[in-house]
Formats: sequence, structure tokens, C-alpha cells
Amino acid sequence: MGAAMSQEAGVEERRRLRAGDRRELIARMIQTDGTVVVEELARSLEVTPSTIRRDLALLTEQGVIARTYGGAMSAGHTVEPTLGQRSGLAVAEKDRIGRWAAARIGPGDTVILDAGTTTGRLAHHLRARTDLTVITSGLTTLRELAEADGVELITLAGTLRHVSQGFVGPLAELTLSRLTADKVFLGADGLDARRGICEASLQQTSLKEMMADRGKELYVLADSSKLGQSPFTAWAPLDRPWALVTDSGATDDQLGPFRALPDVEVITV
Amino acid sequence: MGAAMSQEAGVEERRRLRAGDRRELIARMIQTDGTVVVEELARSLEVTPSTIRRDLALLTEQGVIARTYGGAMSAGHTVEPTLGQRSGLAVAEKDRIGRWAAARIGPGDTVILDAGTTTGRLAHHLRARTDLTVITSGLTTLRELAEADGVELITLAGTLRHVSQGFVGPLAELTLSRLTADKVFLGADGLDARRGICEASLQQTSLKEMMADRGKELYVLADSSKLGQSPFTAWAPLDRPWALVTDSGATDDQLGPFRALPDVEVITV
DNA sequence: CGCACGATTGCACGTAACACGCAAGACTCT
DNA sequence: AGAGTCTTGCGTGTTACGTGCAATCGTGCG
Repeated sequence: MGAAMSQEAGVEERRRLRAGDRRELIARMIQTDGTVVVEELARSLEVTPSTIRRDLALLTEQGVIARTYGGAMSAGHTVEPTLGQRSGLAVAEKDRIGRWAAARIGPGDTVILDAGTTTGRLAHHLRARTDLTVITSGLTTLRELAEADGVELITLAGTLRHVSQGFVGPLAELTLSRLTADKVFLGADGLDARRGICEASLQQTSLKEMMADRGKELYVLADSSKLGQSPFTAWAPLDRPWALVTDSGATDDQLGPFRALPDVEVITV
Repeated sequence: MGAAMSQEAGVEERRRLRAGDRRELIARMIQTDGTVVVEELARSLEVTPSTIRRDLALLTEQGVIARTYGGAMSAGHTVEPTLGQRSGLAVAEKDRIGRWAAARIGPGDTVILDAGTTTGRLAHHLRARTDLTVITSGLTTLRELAEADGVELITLAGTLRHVSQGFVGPLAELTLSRLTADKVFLGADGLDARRGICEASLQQTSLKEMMADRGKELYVLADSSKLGQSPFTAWAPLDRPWALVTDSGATDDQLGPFRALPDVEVITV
């Protein structure tokens, strides 16, 4: 009988949760699984279905979940656009940069696309293309081109950096060592004329450095907010000719050092 | 309400929609309003609640909506990103299978996840996990776990098969050759007790075969509609002990051949 | 043109889940 | 320790659900 209100029911009888904890747990389970079943909850939490129903009614009242027949499901699933919010900065600029870069890519080209939101915009403008091969380490670009049947899409392997939504590490470099491309498009967290590309980790800079070496032409896509910035301590030097693509909001102070370099072409869009 | 095809505003007798149109309309109403009520639908569409229930059951099966007590609501949590409507079939079964598999995965485990919608559901149930390493060749699983900070996520390289949203090819196998795991979870387009896993291309079967060899435990996740089917001509044999995880809708006829195999464990959920 | 077949619908029935009230145990606060 | 509050389990009546069955509609084929 589940009627036993006493804890002595058995040695392994783990302490029954209090009501609030139980509801919080239920809410979390629903957020995780998306769906729960009354009977299962009752069994696993060792209370009667009635109690579970009451809990679910309460949580529904709070708008946390939604009841279904025999269970409940996540209600506020509109909370998940976490990816879009921080990329929200300078979208228009990034998009212009991406579009310009896409125009640079011609039929039959093979290109390497770095991870990042700007290269993501670039990928967006490649969706309708055909006769094109894209090699990428970025989940954003992957998303953009996942349904683009006309594009041959090759991903690098690697460990996902959740913050930057890109693959890095030895496996990424291993696979990259098997590939080359016509054009390489890199993003940057920070860009310095003398030092190169600045990123949060050496894994990223190491991969970018290797990417830069694997194509005939090299483009660095960076909106003007990145120019002259060095928010982190890991650097990827750029010791071959390359092109800086930035937005027209860049000041002369920002662009000056880059224009002074002999092997760098500066493009503002 | 685009329902009224006749402007003559007849007595009240507006032409009754055909079944398909009605279901489409219901789906649209749910997408728009977020929530509908069986009784109201029955009244406004001039059919009985039974018919509405049947429609809702069908739409639920397709993953378009979710039933609630007395009505239905929008279900698009994970469905929204792609137009992946064909994954809609047997969502409930796939989800149960995925959940069961997720429960099999413990702290500290390293697992290999094949591409596919079922493994995608498995990945979904791993989102809140920590102390877990996931190796995958599937874009769906990648999407599910992209924001899961607690999960170490490693992707295989390779060329994207747009139809199956998975990576295949020499690069996938190259990277896989550098990795092993505790548990391997494979999906299948078709499954035959004697021949193994059936897929549309040799690239896929080749990779699956290699995956199967790279883990200590092997699980094949396949809802009952896949059992005994051989829709394609490329096969990946399963010549080591493995476990079949399918849904309880599988018939004894379907399960018999698998139960007869000495090294196969059959699990229905 | 008529017939036969499949799809769809309404109805009826049994089943499952739900809401509510009540009483007893558990917790908290003074 | 005692009183009050919260919580829980159970019982009852209600509602919604799902399915089988027969009638109807629509469609394609001979």
C-alpha cells in the first residue's frame, strides 16, 4: 500500500521530498524532457497521482508548464532563442559584410568558413547557390546551409566550444590538414594590425592560423567594433597577404594601421 | 475563417470541408492561436468531437501539435528549426526510445550518437546532463546539444548528406578512427535480423559499421515501423552483441527473428 | 452509367484521466 | 507541547478519450 505515511517503510526508502522541492523537480524534468507522464511521476516520486495532478495544476497556474492528457509538457518553449540575442549586435553591419563576401565567391569555388556570427551571415547568403563547396567549423554556418541542397557542405571535426558555437581542437586540425580551399573567410573577436586576430582561447587561434594557411585567398571579416580591440590574450598572427572586410562605420583611426600594412587590402562595405 | 467557399451566405449551410483541408485548417489555427478546444472546433467546423479528436490524434502523430486535456496546443519546440516534416512520423515512439536510451547513459560516459531523428530525441534528453561526452555525426543531435554547456560535444567531420542531416565520408571515418566510446547508439532506415541495418547509401552503412566497432556496448534504436523493412540496398552487418530498442507497437512477428538471435537483446518501451 | 471500394463520419460504449471534498498525518511557529 | 496550517491519500462523480461498428460520401474503374 502506498498509504504508508511513515518513513520506516524500508531501509532504502529515500527521504521523501517536500512539496516545494518536488514541484521544482517536476518543473525541471519537464524543461529537460519536454514531456512527462503523471503515472510515471507518481511512481518515481513515490506519491499518488492525485498529488502529482495537484502539482501540475499549480505549475500550470504559474504558466511554467501545460497540461496534456495524462501528463504535462513544457509551455514556455519560446524562451529558447538564446542563440540570437548576443549576435544581435551590429547585425546590419555583419550582414553587409557577409553579403559582400558572398559576392566574392564564384561558381566552382571551395571556401573555408570560420565559426562566428559574421561568417554565419555569409553562409546565409550562400543558401541558394549551386556548384559550391563549403568547409566550415561553425555550427551557425552549418545551420544556415543544412538545407541548402546545392551546396556541398563539409564540416571539420572537433570539440564544440559552446560559447562560440564552433569546433576546435586536434580533430579539427587533423581534418583541416586533409583539405585546402580557394578562399578562406575568418571571423575575429578582436583584430590588431600588428598582432593579428585575437580570441578567447589558443585552440581557436591555432585553428584560425591553420585555416589561413589552407587557402589561396584570405579574408578577415570583422565589423568595426572589433578593430583595434584585444579583449583576450590568444593571438593568431596573419603573416601572409590578406583582406580586411569591415563596415563603413570604421573610423580612419581604426583603419589607418591596417592601411599602413603592405600586404593588407582594406574593404569597407 | 477561409472556410466559407460560398459568398451567398446560404441559410447557414456552408460547404463542409474535406478531411485534409480541415486538418490543415486546424493545424493553422493552432499555430496561430497557440491553443484550441475540441468542443469549439467541433462546433465551428460542424463535425462531431469524435472527428476532431481523430484529426488531433493524426496531427499529434505527425508531431505538428500536442494534445491537451480537452484540446490541443502548438508543439513546435524542436520542430521549428527545419522543415523536417518527415521526421514527424512516430514522434511519440521515437521519444520514448530516446528517453529510455538516455537513462542508460550514466555519469562519466562517453557515447557515440549516430545521425537521425531518433538519436536526436536521445540527445534531447541529454541536454541537462553534466559529466558526459557525446560524439556525433548528426546535425540534429548537434542542434540539440549546442547549448548544453554540461556536455562535452565532439563532432565527426565529413560531408553533409542533406536528406539525412548527417556527416559521412572519408573524413568522418578518419576522425572516428581516433575515438572510442563506452556506448554506441545507432539509428536505422531499415532493420533486418539477418542482414543488419539498411540505409540509402554505402557511405552511411560504412560509417555505422565502423561506429558499431568503436564502443563497448552497442544499441540500435529503431521504432517498430523500421523492423523487417529494407527500403534500400546498402547494409551494415551487426556481427557483435547488440541491443535492439524499439517501441511496444512492434508485433511478435517483427520481434521474433531478433529474439531468435543469440547475441541480441530486445527491449521494447 | 453503374458498381464497388476506400475514406470519412457519427454514434455508442467501455476506459482512463480529471476535479473536488474530506479526513488524517506532517510540519511549523510560538 | 499544542494549535494552526499545509499536505497528502482516498473516494466519488464528471469529463474526455479511444475504438469498434455501421451508414454515408466520394472516387475510380469497368
